[in-house]
Formats: sequence, C-alpha cells, structure tokens
Amino acid sequence: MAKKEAKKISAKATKAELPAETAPKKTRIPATPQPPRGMKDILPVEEKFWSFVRGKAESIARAYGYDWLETPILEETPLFVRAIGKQTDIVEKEMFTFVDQSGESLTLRPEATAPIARAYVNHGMLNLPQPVKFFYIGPMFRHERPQSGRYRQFNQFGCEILGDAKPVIDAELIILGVRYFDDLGIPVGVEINSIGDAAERAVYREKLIAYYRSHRSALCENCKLRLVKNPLRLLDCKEEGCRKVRGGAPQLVDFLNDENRNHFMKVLEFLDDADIPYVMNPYLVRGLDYYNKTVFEFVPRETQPAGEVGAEAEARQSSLGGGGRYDPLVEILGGRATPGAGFAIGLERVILRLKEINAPVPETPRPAVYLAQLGEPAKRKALAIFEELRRAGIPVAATFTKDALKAQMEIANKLGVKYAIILGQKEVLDGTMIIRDMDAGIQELVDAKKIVAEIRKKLATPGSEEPKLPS
RNA sequence: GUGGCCAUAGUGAAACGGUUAUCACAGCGGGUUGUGGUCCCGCUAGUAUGGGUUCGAUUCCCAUUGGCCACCCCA
Repeated sequence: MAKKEAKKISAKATKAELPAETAPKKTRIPATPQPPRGMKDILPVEEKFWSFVRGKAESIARAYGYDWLETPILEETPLFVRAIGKQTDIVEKEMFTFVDQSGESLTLRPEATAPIARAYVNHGMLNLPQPVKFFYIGPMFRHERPQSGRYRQFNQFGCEILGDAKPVIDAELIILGVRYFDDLGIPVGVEINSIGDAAERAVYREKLIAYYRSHRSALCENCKLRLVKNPLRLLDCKEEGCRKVRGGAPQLVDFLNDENRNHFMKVLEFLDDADIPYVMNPYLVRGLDYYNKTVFEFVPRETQPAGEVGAEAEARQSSLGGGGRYDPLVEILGGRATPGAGFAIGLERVILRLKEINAPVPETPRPAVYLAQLGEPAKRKALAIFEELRRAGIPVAATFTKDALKAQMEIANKLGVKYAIILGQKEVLDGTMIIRDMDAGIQELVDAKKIVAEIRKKLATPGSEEPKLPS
C-alpha cells in the first residue's frame, strides 16, 4: 500500500520534472522498511492465541493471590549487569543497550525479575506483609540469532514471590506454573534441581573440572572450551561422548549443605503431595548469577507416551519456561537481604506448542449481527440504530462506506453473522426493518422501534446461540 | 557470535540464460444502482537491495538485508 503509493507518486514526479530523455527508465523506489530482525507484527489472525494465553495467565495468577506489577521496558543498564552478572551471555552479548540523549546507558529489559526486585527495593516493599507476590505479562528483548521459538522481542508471563525463604514458596510457584499449562491443555513435566549456594557451587566446580580433565580426550571441541569457560555447562552437552563422560561426573546435589539439601527435599515433598510430575535433573543449571537453591524448567511432554527417550527427542525439546530461587538478588541490588523466587514462561513458545499439539483454543468473539443500509436517509438512520444496538450490548458490525447492498451482504456473510438487519428507503418511510436469518435465508419485517428487543430475543433463542467458547 | 538451507504480487506456487514473468486464492469493480455463500467477466499487484558475468539475468557469481533450521545460549 505505502509502496504502491510511493511508486506512483515518484513516477509522476519524475515525469513532470525531468525531460523525457533524461528520465530513468526505471524509477528507484526505496524499499519499504521491515521490522527489525527477530521482531514481528502479531496479526489479528493470531489474536485468539494471545488472548487465550494471556487471559489464562492473568486469571490463574490472580487466583493464587498475585498482584499485577508492570515495570518499564527500559532500565538503567547497571541494573541488569549487577543482577544477572557480567559474565553471563545475556549481559555480555545479548542486551539491546544504547546511550540516550543525556548520555545515560539504557537497556531494553532482557528479563523482568531484576526490574521487579528493583521495584521492591525502590518502593520499600519490605514494609508490606511478607511475602509479596507479583505477576507480569510483557515483552522482553534479547539480541540473539532468531530461531524456532526464539525472537529478539518475545513475551513472558512470570510470577515472583519476594520476602519468604520457605521451600513451600518454591513448590507453590512450580505448582502454579504446571496448573497454568493444565489450563491451556498443554501437557508438561517439571525438571528440577538444586544448585545450592555460591560457596557450594565453587567447591563443586573444582571437582567437576578435575573430573572432566581426566576424561578430556573423550570430549567434543566445544566441551574442551567449556572446561575453562563455563564448566557447569559441560553437563548439558548433547554429544554422545560427552554424555557418556557425564554419567560418572560428580553431582551438585551431593555437595549441598544440610540446610540446602533439606530445603530441596521439602520442595520435592510438596510436589509429591500435589501430584506434580517432576524429574530430578542433576544436570540442570541456570545461566543467571542470581539463582540459588531450587531451579526448575517446564518442559513439554509428548501427548502420547512416545517410546523414544533418545538424545534426539531430548534435544528437540526446548523448555517453555523456567525459574528458581534467587535469594541473593535483592541484596545485590542494594536492598536489605530478602529471599525471593519466581519463574518466567515464554508465550511465543507456549503458542507454538498449542499449535503443534492442535490444542483447542477459543475463538475470538465475533459480531452476531450485521447492519446493512441502502440510500442516504437509511445510512443516517443506520448510524443511530448502530449506536442503539451497541449500547444494548449487542455486538454489531456495519460498513457505512459501502453503498451497494450486495457488497454489504457479502461482508455480512464473511463475518459469519447470524443475522443481518437491512434498512432501505422503503423501511425508513414505513418505520420498519428487515431481519434476515443468514443461515436459513428467511427474512421478516419488524417494527423499527422494537429492533433491539427483537434481535435480543433471537440471539437468546437456544437454536441460534452457538457455543463458541469451549471451556 | 558460528554454520547449513532459502528469498518471484497480500498468500501459495510456476517460468532450458532469450519477446509482454504464468497460475490459483485473496483484494477491488462489474453481471442493468434492494440481498451473501456457488457461477461468469474485468482490474490491481511481483523477481528483497546493491554490484558483477553476459548481446541478453527471475535464472549464474559476490556482497548486503531478511527468513527458516541447528550450534551457542535461553523463554
């Protein structure tokens, strides 16, 4: 559209301004701008998925007593550097960071936990009854190479609990997450692990490095790098050889102190009680610095119990969400030491999964009535009738820009409305209107004054009411 | 950041290096200005961008941009 106009205008201008022989044969049209890489328009055809996943997110979070909290999309860069950690991939190479006009470094938020912890400190929420519980739904930004289920701008639904260190908090979050997927009709499992505290991880790290050094020759090239760069990541390498080595590797859980081990056991007990399907995954580690103790991921389960549990099947599974405890975070941000835990779920991935398993998703509500008009006087009257119907709470559609009745009936048909109201010259004079049943093709003449009542009656009739929301 | 595959109307596809780039669907307009679904006719709209090879490039080569997929990492 814009492209078309641009072409015509510039072609015309060229002709008018330049002598015929100097006019270029082909006018150069600047290409229409595209969305930035890894970002996309979400079109109306996608709406039902978005309102479904957002709606269910909000309702379950509220049901569990979480309050809505929205933080700015931009934050001061140091917030993320301090919270997430300088050495992490997110901070090192994935942040959209820029300097604004006043020379301040700002960053498009790559996640929401740090901003929420920041808000907790800023607003002195330690004075509220603890713990405080928040949920959010909104866009996050990471400068990564786009891929299946991975975008540079993506949306997360997340829940955070601040101000309580008890294991039941960890369990509650996991349960809430699983229930959310239940609501959506997506079968998921939970993978869970405990990564202890920084001190324990440091000890474990040394042991792990020592172990892997002794098996260095069996490792892939990548893992040889990881050995020095990011030893914990050795554990989730998918290479055959590395997986074998992993089998004999020391496990982090064995390095936990009594308190942390006990905490972890308690979390698992709560999950057992709630019948939450989980798998202990000793190799699950989280990338962000602020995590401690419990870490977990929500992973999609095959709808039908597939026999294959091979490397292939596992590798294909990208997690739908994850989270964990982050007791050190608030203090890192300069607040009084306050424990916390939370999770984030990637909504694009959730929608992708909904489509993969063909889960039933409610249709977006559509107008049930179309108002067609013919002729000037009818058009004027139709505007008033439209408003009358709208105020009566009847979803009505109309196209006042179209004059031909035929064109309007075509639209009515495409919208799939149950009834069309037809208002022409004759009807205006007679004070009547035609109600046409689109499926049956029958129409009747009604008193214009009773139009709202008539339509309401028809829509209420059992036969005409289509159950559109399977829930 | 690394690698593989890819790029033709709004969408999906076609076009041995050779006239005017084809088709379907969608869109718009008609089929004597009062009736939709099916039908008929017409119109709109395209080789991502920039170079190169060639008498001639949608076709071959390079770069850029973007898409898909994998790695890395993560949601």
